[in-house]
Amino acid sequence: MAKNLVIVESPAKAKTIEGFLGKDYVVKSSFGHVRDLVKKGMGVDVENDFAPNYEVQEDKKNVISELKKLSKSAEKVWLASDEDREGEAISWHLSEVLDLDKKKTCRIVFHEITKNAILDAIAHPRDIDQHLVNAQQARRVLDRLVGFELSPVLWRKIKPSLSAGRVQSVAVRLIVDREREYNDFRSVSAFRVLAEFITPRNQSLHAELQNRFPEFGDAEKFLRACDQATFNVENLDIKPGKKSPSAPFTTSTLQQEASRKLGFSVAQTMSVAQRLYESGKITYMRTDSTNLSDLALNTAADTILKMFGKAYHQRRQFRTKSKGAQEAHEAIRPTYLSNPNVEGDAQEKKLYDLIWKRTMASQMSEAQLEKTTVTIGISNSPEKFIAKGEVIKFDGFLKLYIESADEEEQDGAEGILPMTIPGELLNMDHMDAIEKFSLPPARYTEASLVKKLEELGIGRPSTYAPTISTIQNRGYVEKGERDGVKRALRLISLKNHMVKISEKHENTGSDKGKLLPTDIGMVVNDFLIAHFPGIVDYHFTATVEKEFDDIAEGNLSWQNMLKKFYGQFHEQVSQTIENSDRAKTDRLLGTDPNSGKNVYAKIGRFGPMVQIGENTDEEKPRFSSLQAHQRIETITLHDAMELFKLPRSLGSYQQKEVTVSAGRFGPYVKWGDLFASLTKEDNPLSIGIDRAIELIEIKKQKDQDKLIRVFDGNPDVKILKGRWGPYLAHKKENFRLPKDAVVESMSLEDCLKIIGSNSSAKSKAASSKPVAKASAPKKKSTTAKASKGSSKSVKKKK
DNA sequence: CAGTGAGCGAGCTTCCGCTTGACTT
Repeated sequence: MAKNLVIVESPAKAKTIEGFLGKDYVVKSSFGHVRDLVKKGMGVDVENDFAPNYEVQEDKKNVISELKKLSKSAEKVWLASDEDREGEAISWHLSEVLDLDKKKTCRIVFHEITKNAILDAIAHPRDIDQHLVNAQQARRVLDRLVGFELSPVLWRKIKPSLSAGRVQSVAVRLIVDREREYNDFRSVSAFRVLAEFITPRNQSLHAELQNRFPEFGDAEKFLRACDQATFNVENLDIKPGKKSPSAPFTTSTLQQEASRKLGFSVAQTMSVAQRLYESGKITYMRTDSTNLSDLALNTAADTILKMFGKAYHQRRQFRTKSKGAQEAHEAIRPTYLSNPNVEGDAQEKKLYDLIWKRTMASQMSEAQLEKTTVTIGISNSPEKFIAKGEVIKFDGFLKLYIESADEEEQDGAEGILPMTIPGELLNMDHMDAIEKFSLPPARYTEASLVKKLEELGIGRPSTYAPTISTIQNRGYVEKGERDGVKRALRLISLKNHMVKISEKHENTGSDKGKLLPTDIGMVVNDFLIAHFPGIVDYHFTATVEKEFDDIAEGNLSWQNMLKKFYGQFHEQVSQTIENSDRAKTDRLLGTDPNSGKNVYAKIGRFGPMVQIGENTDEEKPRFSSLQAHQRIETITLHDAMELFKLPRSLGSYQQKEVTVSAGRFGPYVKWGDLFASLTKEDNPLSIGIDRAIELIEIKKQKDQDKLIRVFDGNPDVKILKGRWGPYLAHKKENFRLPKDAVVESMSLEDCLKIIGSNSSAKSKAASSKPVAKASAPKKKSTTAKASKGSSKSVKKKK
């Protein structure tokens, strides 16, 4: 039996460390937190100094029983969870749950996983820092109080199953606020003038006029005047410049760059990084630190020297800028910096390449630049043309890595300029004035939202990706799917003494992949702002973090901190439940020109819809649901009236009528009893019969492909092909087939037997509560399934 | 999968952070 038990948070880390320590040590993982507030109910005794009611999480029971066994027989237990608030709490919970003897328990920490660091940590053990633990308890309890008191208010005043929390509600607010800025934005246009000049040495020089003309007429007048003008080099300015590399990756910056450069979603980046971490290729991927270990700095230096030479190396240590960073880990970097690439699938290779280059570049020298600006004067006008060039004198880190920016506004300087001499004349080859529209504020992408959250100190490396899923799963936010529309640009060109006016087109307003608030997202957001402004304030987290720090330093008791917060918060909750009306979602759009009745946009039982007439009218109001991209806040009366043109009859196909309509799951065509969904590209208001028939035929084929077997005796029993292989369908219920079933040889009786023994109506009657399924181990109760599914993705709307 | 347009009833929903697998109708 091992003398020493070391407990860390992650199994991959445990494996590595075990290699460093001798056979006297066994290293195990706790798999993160092992104990949490009880799942059911508040789990906090508010009356009794906020006493938390903890329980071992269901999925950690096995872990705990193994650790218990090992710790009882070990001479010494080393708690080696991360050195931050959450890590300290994990150690404390472990010591409580495992009932560790204080005398044989040590708390150790290390920031890098190297043999020296581990041995050093073991040589300097300490006790658990109770202040830090208390800061975590305050954090945990506060989040529970906020989440579990606020959400029920939403159930009562808006609709059931909604949620609110310190992090998610602010994330939604950011997106709602930005969407409104976007909608309020009024684009203006101005004409930018671009010209190509020819130098006396017959080289071409591209330049842009410093000013832009808001008016078409002024632009045209200017071009006509330029036809008569001469141009000269008024000034030539050459300045040295430099560029420095960015810091190595943290979780947030990795997510941003992988999104920009590789097109990865935030969740995708994390899962690929996890695989690289587990196979030992990179360091831990959930970190807010930009630090590199000495070992890493040294190997980087060696590798750069070998690959590029001494001039390219510059040792650097970066300071972390992000708010509330806890720095329990290193930056994300390759484990072995001498490996420029690794084995793995395409995604792993690409992400590794990005991490390797970024890390290496961070240890390389600055790039030296030469920036050139040529000012060109016009004989008959005070306006100036400017040509900008940039030459790289020494590439430095740029040899490896260029960080990309969010907005690709490339007005910047580029390339080398031809030689010019101050005072000399230039020939104008041609000149264009192009209309340019100002851009609305950019909507958030997954990655830019993460960036913003990090700036505000909201959320942690381990929660960025889950937060983005949560706000989408709750239906507060959706990803845009629409291509933009074409917009005409006016263009005036001058060449060979001729002025020509023409039109160009650009694409604008695409929301593909952008985060857009839904109607319910906006309603919930406005409700929270109206009644709980403090909680959804952008700086709420930063403020409470300061107090958590005070607790961690022992200057504030965690119960007092909560008392102060909760008194006021709870009062607001009671007030709101008591006094506020249900959130109103109705918006009056105008009157229906046909009936003279009011037209409303509102959230109905099945989502956003428009309605003609009042609910109280004797004649039932007419309803129609909004299209996916339409919003209550912005839909016009005209667009609403268009929706009432559904259902539309398109004619008939094979003697059956074809109609198009919009249902709960989007627009569809109906033909007999067949329903076929429209694709994103189809518009139900304009779709024609030919396209409808195409969709019907596709759907017919699909249904046929799905059907594997039917039985003569009973048309209700079908074997269908699903995502996970064949399954049995009977009326509205589905059943899984036994593992060893051979579909071809099954009889109707076999199928009926499965249906009979698994039918939900029957099992429900037999046991209203999920009783232990001792009789049939294969059988899964529907309740067990539902709870499993909901923990992963809550998509159920029934 | 399903294609609709509500108010007598019974219990449920929900938070944030720390970690990996399990295994889907």
